[in-house]
Amino acid sequence: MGTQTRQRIIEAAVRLFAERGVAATPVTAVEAEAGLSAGSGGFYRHFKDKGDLLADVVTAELARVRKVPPPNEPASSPAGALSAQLRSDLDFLAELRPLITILFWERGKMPDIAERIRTTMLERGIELGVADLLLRSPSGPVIRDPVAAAAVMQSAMVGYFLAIEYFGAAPADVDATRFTATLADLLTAAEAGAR
Amino acid sequence: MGTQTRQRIIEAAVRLFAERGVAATPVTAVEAEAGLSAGSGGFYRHFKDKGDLLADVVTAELARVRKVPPPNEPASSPAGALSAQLRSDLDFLAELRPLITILFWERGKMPDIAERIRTTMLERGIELGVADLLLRSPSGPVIRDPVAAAAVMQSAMVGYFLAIEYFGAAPADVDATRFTATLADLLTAAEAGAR
DNA sequence: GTCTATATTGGGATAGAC
DNA sequence: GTCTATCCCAATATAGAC
Repeated sequence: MGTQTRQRIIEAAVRLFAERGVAATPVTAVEAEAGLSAGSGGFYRHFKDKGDLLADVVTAELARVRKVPPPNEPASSPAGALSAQLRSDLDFLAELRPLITILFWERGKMPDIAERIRTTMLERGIELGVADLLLRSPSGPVIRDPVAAAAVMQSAMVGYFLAIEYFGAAPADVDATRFTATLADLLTAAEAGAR
Repeated sequence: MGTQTRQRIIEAAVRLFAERGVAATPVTAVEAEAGLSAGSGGFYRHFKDKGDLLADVVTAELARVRKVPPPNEPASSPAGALSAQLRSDLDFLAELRPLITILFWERGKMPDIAERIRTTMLERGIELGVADLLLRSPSGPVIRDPVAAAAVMQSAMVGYFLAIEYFGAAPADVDATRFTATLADLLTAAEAGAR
């Protein structure tokens, strides 16, 4: 039962930090959630302090998320490719949910961790550049303002994700598949219209 | 200097609550920001407790925001009308900024206040219904899935606003006018494409 | 109406028994 | 490795002088 307790504490902390925020989670609550006696300093045999725990929580979550395999399905149509890409991005955002939530709770207090999350998203290919390429391809610029369109796309994705996260329901109860399909539609239909 | 101190405290609290969150703002900090001596209970001559202050902060901000006049410019083209509408919505979101920020800090703790903000937005006409109407008009359903398109629109607006608020910069440094124009473009170009 | 001083609570963290 | 007991500090809130 050596490092296992430490592991249990980390898992407990991920849940509590994401749900209530780091500041609002007393160490005693983490102890209780991890099966230790609340108020005993048992926690401090495994971590130097709460900040130490938070660092490990972030590292562990990033490691877990990186193991999630990318979809990499073959593209049929341009619209279909974009739609599939968006759907996959949304799933990946869901995997990042605990980290994103913690980041929003601790807003501004952890710029370094925000950067590590951004890097992880980059590795996965979730980026403005990807959309930009898709919107420009296959033959020259086909949309009026590709960069702005990519910004719209990214804003829509993040906005949709956060609406579900913070308000509990998707806007107008449009589910993820319908949402990404429509977003892809709008981006590629505009492409056709501008031709 | 009777009620003026009370007013100063409210204004100080709006700033601090929006910037650091309610929980992370000690009463002593509010006193200091309001020109009182930090740590003196001077605050408590004006408010029963911190919760009392928060209620007044919300009420005062809602009252202020309601006084902001709506633009109500005449519509030229469908795309122009939508673009103007979106631009105005974004400005209104900016007015709501302190309240929205406080709401995000206190996530889940103030569902009643979330509802009051939603109502205020409704009065102003910022709603899915508005977009839905615009997307259907003038002659029957011209877009594949108008409800989902409206959800995309709303998500993009909120996502753009929050990106600026939380990351300090717009996605790809696309400014508000360019963003809303492109979003309106995409929505109306798709309209044309589906015809 | 604002100050100094203080009672009180909750949470972070440590000491030392077992 | 986990417990009981305890120290410390920050923050809420009050009492009473001025």
